[in-house]
Amino acid sequence: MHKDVTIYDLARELNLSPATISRGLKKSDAINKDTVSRILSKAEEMGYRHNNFASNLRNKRTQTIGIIVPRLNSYFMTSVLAGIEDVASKERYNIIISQSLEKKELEKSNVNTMFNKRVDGLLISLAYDTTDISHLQPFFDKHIPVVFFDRTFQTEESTCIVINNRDAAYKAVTHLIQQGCKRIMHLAGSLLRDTYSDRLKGYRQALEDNNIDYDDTLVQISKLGEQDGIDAANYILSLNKSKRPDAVFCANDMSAVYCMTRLKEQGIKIPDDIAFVGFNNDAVSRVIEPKLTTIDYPGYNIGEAAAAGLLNILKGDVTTMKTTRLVLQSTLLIRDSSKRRL
Amino acid sequence: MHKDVTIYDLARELNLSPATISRGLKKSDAINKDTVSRILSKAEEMGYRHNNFASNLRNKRTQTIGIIVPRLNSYFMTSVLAGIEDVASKERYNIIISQSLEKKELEKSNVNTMFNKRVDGLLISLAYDTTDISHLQPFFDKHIPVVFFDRTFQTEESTCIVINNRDAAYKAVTHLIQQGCKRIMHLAGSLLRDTYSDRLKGYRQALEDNNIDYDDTLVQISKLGEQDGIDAANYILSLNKSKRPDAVFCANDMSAVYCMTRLKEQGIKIPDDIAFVGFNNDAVSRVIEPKLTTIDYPGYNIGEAAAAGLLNILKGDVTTMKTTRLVLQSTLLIRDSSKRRL
DNA sequence: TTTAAAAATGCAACCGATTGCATTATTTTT
DNA sequence: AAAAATAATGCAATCGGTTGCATTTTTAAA
Repeated sequence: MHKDVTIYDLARELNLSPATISRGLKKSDAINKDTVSRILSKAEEMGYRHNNFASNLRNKRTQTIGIIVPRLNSYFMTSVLAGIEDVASKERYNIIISQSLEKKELEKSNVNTMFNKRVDGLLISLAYDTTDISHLQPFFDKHIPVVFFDRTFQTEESTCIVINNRDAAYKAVTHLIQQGCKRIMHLAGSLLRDTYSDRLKGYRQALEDNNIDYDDTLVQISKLGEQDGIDAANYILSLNKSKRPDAVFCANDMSAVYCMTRLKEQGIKIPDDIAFVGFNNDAVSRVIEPKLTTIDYPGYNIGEAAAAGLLNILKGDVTTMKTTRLVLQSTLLIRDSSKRRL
Repeated sequence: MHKDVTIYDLARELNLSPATISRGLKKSDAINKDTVSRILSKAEEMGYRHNNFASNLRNKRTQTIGIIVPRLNSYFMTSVLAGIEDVASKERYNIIISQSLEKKELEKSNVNTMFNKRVDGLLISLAYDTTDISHLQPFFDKHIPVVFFDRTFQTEESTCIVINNRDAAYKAVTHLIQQGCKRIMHLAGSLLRDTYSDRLKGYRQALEDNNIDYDDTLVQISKLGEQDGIDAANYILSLNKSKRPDAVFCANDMSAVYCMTRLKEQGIKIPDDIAFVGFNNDAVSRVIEPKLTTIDYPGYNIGEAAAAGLLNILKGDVTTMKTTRLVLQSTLLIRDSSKRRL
């Protein structure tokens, strides 16, 4: 390996001090413009590259923000990342990403890694089964800002960026009711996550406002995976016909789609026998037949807002430092899976 | 912000030298076992954390490998990442990830960032339109190892991890022929990528081996996105019935699925009028109706192999340093979209 | 021409962990 | 008990960029 070119090498070549080189490379206006350009072109010529370690060591800042998400494999998450990346890179921040794969333990270890890498701030969407945020305590102790998005946790210490899960669910269920549905099932996610418990609340509220009794045999809590969708379908099929739901509101698209597929195999007509509404507007929602009515979730905006919130705190905007909960709007996309021929 | 605890603080507290602390923290056996445990417990007590910058600065190594991929939003990529992560973390390497979003320019800038962050090695799957690898020259110049996976580029300097794209395509097309198909269309990706040009080769070989003439009006090159699938369907519909293909082999699942959907809307029966085979085994392939026959691509293994290859080089295993091309096997998953009732 | 003010550059001490070599403490051998 | 061998620890330089303050150079004002 060739040895790297340092500011000392540049200094020697140009008969300047390392201090001047350092300032020149950053175009400090304490340095003569002419000198600056001489420095820059020499740096180019010699193949100088900035050494982040030395600089981080000195500055005690890394210009890096950490991101921890449950999984990267959804359109939603990719959009969020794009939003974060855009905002962060404009401010010359780098990002490092890790996945918890929905596992609390892995999340903990990722949080630790981020801490040791000394990210300047952390953006996190919690794993499915995370019950507390004690693993984030080191961040809080050192006043390293943490911003939660999507899957949040109520805390005094941090900003949260979420969508109006409750309203969205309310709209979805109200829509089903308007289509004439009376027995609406709900496939819910872990109620540990506000994301899901809020959707359940919206569901219940919509029922109540339409004078439909809440029936807890119609609410199934699961991980909302492929198999969970199939299980839900089997459960429905196991019910006496008079007890069967005439609509299902699912807390994500994946479970909705697999549930539909199974039901269709068994001869159930959608939406006529059972109408469906999902959540997320994943690619699969446009592939299933009939196309799935779902909630479009503004991933990109969430990413932007989360990153912007974090950067504000980093820039010392202390006023936003206190607990903030930013709620973005989402919209109901009505497709064929819920359109009853009334 | 509280100041961080350093080895100097520990040294003072324990009446030892920083050198001893440093060695003790790494459980060097030059240090008395007793002393080691005193150091470790004191470190724990005082909330010491290792400062990577100082250590990287000194060692000129980051224990970090960079990963650049086109997109993270597929099951395939997520599996690859999981494979990489497993192997890397066993060897105490950290990873940083970035997406090129299929854009050459973004890829370049990501490569640069990785270079400046001084990753010890790079794993990369090229963007759709990357035509050369001059942007990797800095890595080659400094002898920082680069391993390509999936979307590779023929080069003397690096290892490649791929699947047998040609064989896989050959198997897929042969399967269609066995189902009685005679006019098989191929939706191909950019031929700049071996991944796709090899699939085309396999397609042609299978035709040739079965005495079917190659017809270039049946090969469409695109970005294989949603719209491209729809466009392909429209193209098929625009053909005179006698000229229409009776099967389509798509280089990915997404385009296959959208193509099928459009055709179905227009009353084409699948697989009877037109059979379909995709590539990747994405979630959508199991959701579309009929379920899509596709190639299952061992993402996790590719990730493992890529990471292992890179780490070997980093460990100075010079024998693997020379060009290596590791080809993993993939399998054809036969589902309903290609099953003709013969 | 002096003097004051402004601009440009340099000095040197950091930041915190690492490591070759030297030194001191402890055991073992003779 | 002295000498030799081994174990344990310390010294001090190093990695490369940053920055408060001092110094030098240039420009403007008196």
